[in-house]
Amino acid sequence: MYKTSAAPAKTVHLNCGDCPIRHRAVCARCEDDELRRLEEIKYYRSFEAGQTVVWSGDRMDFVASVVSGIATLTQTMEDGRRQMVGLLLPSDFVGRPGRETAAYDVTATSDLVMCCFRKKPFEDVMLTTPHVGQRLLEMTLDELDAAREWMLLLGRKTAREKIASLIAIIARRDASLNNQREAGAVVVDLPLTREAMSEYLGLTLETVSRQISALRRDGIIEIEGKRHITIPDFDRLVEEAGDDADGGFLV
Amino acid sequence: MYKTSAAPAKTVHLNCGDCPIRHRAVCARCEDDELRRLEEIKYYRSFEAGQTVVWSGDRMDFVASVVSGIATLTQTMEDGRRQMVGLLLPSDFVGRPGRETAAYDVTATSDLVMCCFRKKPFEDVMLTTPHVGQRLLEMTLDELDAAREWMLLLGRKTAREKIASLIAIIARRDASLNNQREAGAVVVDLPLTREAMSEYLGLTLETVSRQISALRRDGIIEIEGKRHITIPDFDRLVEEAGDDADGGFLV
DNA sequence: TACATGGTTTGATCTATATCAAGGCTCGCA
DNA sequence: TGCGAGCCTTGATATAGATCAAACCATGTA
Repeated sequence: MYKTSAAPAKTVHLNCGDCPIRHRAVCARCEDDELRRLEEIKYYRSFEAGQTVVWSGDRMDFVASVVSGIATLTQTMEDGRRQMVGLLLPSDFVGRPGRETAAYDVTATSDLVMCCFRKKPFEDVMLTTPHVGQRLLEMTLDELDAAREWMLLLGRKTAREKIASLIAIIARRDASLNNQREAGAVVVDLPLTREAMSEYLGLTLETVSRQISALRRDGIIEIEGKRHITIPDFDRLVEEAGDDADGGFLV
Repeated sequence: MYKTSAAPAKTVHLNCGDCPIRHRAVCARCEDDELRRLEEIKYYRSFEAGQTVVWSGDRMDFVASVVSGIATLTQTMEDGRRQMVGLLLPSDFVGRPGRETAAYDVTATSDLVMCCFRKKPFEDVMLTTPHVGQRLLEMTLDELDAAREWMLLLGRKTAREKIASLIAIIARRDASLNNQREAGAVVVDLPLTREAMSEYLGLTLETVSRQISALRRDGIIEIEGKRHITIPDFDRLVEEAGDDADGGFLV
């Protein structure tokens, strides 16, 4: 049972031509007739910021791709400690063919629109159109790489490095979507609260706040309001992140 | 270039009937003629404990499955901090179709035999036999789940919980292979040095040692020598691990 | 206009784990 | 039989980040 009610589906991106599904997800290389089969089984759901899409352990009878907004996957321990294990930006994919129940809480962090496919028919499409499975394998391998990057961050980076890493990660994803820049500087709007950042990074929210302040004091970032960040020198930020230089370059 | 020399291939498991490949990896559901195609392109390599299989960034022109022994994937930061991001036990798979170079250091932690497939022909097999791709997708999704479990461990668990978790993880994998038990107690031989454990857990080796001693003092585990561990009450260990109860049960 | 709320910042203090340092055990080898 | 190399344990101390606590700020609302 879903513990949230689905908001009525908006009709944005109803044409798969605009839909991120086409760009990254399941039908990147599909022929038109394959696309048509996906068209037939897809539908949209939207959620308000803060709503839960599925609870861990609940039945999840669809797979989906994020159209707009942000969602997170998190794990919770019995005593309430929480760790984010997935951050879903537009074009990212959730759900596992062949699994009945959700393994993680899926939460809309902002207003969210997802393009869903009922699982059973989706699996049928996968069986008959190898492209879809191939694309899904590629995407899953990418996610696995990202998860391993994330493990390095969680296991070995300092709080300051963690924050710098997160800002760099979001800036890179953001840039590839929107390409917001101003006179060489990179501009990002953090799509996460301090608390969500702390769940991403395995820190407390106080530490997140302090380290953001520290990066600002040191001139690595500039902040307007709470969320709007300017990065005057992206390479400097990457240095602070402790990253092995070219771990996914910007621009 | 490989910085290690390959040991001459042993002829164990030359028949795919015995090979873990058949059990878990690429040909679980393959027809005989598909199996034959894999047979033709497979070869074995062995490594001594401590040898590096591939260095991160080096060319890697094969994918492989572990036949016997243990290998690890690790990431290293410029200043030498290391984080393990993959632990490969028999039947696990390494390598990414469609990628030229290794993303991580792959190291033999014990004497190791791998069943390798040259990448190009393997990719050809994948294109023509959907079973192989499907199986690989399943395995990759399993690995992604494991990585996310690991992220919770790295981000939120205490040192004691981390150690308990690792012992439980190894015991479960081990049990499914060997089923070593003595009068209800579970028996494991740790396949890792304290240092390797610390790289798995995001701790120092001193903390690993101290926490193992603490678990012994508290009667959660019994130790003979350095590596041989008896777990009198597995449920108690799982409690110490802070795991959400049934996260993959033993037996 | 006051006042409650949610997200955020900052300060003071505490503590789990890292760091530095020494010594122990085991095995192979001279 | 002694010695060195790896691996492991234990102790003393330092510190990064957690925890506890207070206050700030913007927004919505009574």
